Amino acid sequence: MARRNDHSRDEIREMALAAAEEIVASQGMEGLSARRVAQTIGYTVGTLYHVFANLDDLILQLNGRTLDQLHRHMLEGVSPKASAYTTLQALGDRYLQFASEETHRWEMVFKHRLPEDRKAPVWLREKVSRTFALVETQLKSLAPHRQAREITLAARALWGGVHGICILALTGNLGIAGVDSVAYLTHSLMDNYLAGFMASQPGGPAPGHNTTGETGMDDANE
Amino acid sequence: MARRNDHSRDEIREMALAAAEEIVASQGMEGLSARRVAQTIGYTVGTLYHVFANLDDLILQLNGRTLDQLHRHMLEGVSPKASAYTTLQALGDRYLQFASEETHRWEMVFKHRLPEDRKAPVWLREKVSRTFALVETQLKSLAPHRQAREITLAARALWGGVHGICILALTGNLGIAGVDSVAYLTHSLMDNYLAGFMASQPGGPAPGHNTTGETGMDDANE
DNA sequence: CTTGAATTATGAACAATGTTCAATTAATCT
DNA sequence: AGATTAATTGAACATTGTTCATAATTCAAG
Repeated sequence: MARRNDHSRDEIREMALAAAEEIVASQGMEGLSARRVAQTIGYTVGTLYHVFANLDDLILQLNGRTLDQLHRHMLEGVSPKASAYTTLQALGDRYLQFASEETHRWEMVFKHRLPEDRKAPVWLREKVSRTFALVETQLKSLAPHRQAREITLAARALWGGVHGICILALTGNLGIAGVDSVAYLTHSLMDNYLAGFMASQPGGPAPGHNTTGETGMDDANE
Repeated sequence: MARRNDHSRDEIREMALAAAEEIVASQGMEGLSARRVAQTIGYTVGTLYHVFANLDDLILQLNGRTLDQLHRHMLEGVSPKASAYTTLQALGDRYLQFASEETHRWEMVFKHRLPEDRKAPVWLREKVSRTFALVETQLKSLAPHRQAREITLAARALWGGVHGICILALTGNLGIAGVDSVAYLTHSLMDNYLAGFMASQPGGPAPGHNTTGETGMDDANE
């Protein structure tokens, strides 16, 4: 059978992504398989590979969607009326909330790796840095006299920290259960970090950094 | 062929773990397969399953080894002569160093998930909390008047933070490359956090927490 | 309305995965 | 030596991602 014309290519694409989204959300990325997605949308594997290059491609698209939702969700925590400090805390809370409510999909964003050589596409990285940008903006209005580079690095340190607490809590490696306790940890981290950040002298030494993000930390010494 | 008696069960176990260690170190956990390990040590899959319950079992053992090495590596950063503050920074540096040198194996510790219901064995969790304990000890001597619970939580917040920066840097999601820049971020996090931690009033509100670590954050609302 | 070309869906095929287990072989015991 | 016990094998099964010749269907032209 062919040319059913039940759905356009874009429609099939959309259906597949929606199906995969649902599968990952309920069973984690281990439950995701090409045949399962195909069967869910009423097509066969072949069709799926007609619309996506491969499973990695599909997963990248899915992660893009997740990052979009995360970004929207965090944007709702930004109010022009609130202080930068309050907003930063709200951003942390919303990140944690998303991670704990959409655990499986959020997890996949940071767990998925492409095969060795291939690197994540630019549009995906930009969706990640968009989130950092939210934090940067607030940090900037919190400490206007800091250099741009300091703000950038501070945002990464702070957000990496919140992310780490979420990851460890999620995997049960924090030895702590319950969103409340985890929220306390992120609050503690942000409170103390921001206190130190605002108290310390601006203009401290910051190493040169490249933003290409090509090699990660692979250039480690030996 | 059978009963070759070339190696005892324990020897085979050791050989398999060493082989798997090498495979993961060089190719990441995606390159790990039962047949490859078996072939490397000169046996067949069947023998492997006679010695390990399954691949997850083998991986858990491997992760245990990695955590042991990590712990040893961090212990070398603890000197009774150094101040608590210096020691904490050294611990952070050594964690980052291990993560960047033994990236694949370190990554597997936090990436591997058992199938849904099964939870990580206690002995593994203890190897993780041992690492937290190192930080706790230093934090305690840094802020002697803090309650034990506060120290525990602060250690987790701080260490989760360092871990998060490492993870994001590793996966290229920080938009920053090079160990030096990452080291700057962890320093920044620790400096500012500790400054805030030591300046703030002791005895602040801390929520009740359970240390069973059963459910992670799965009890999220909805 | 028929015919031919273009397109699209199929599902069989392939290699590799984790896992099981009857059969085989070698060491040990009686 | 013969029997028992234990270790090792490798074929088998289900499932995975991926490919591609084939079949089915639509569309356009005659």
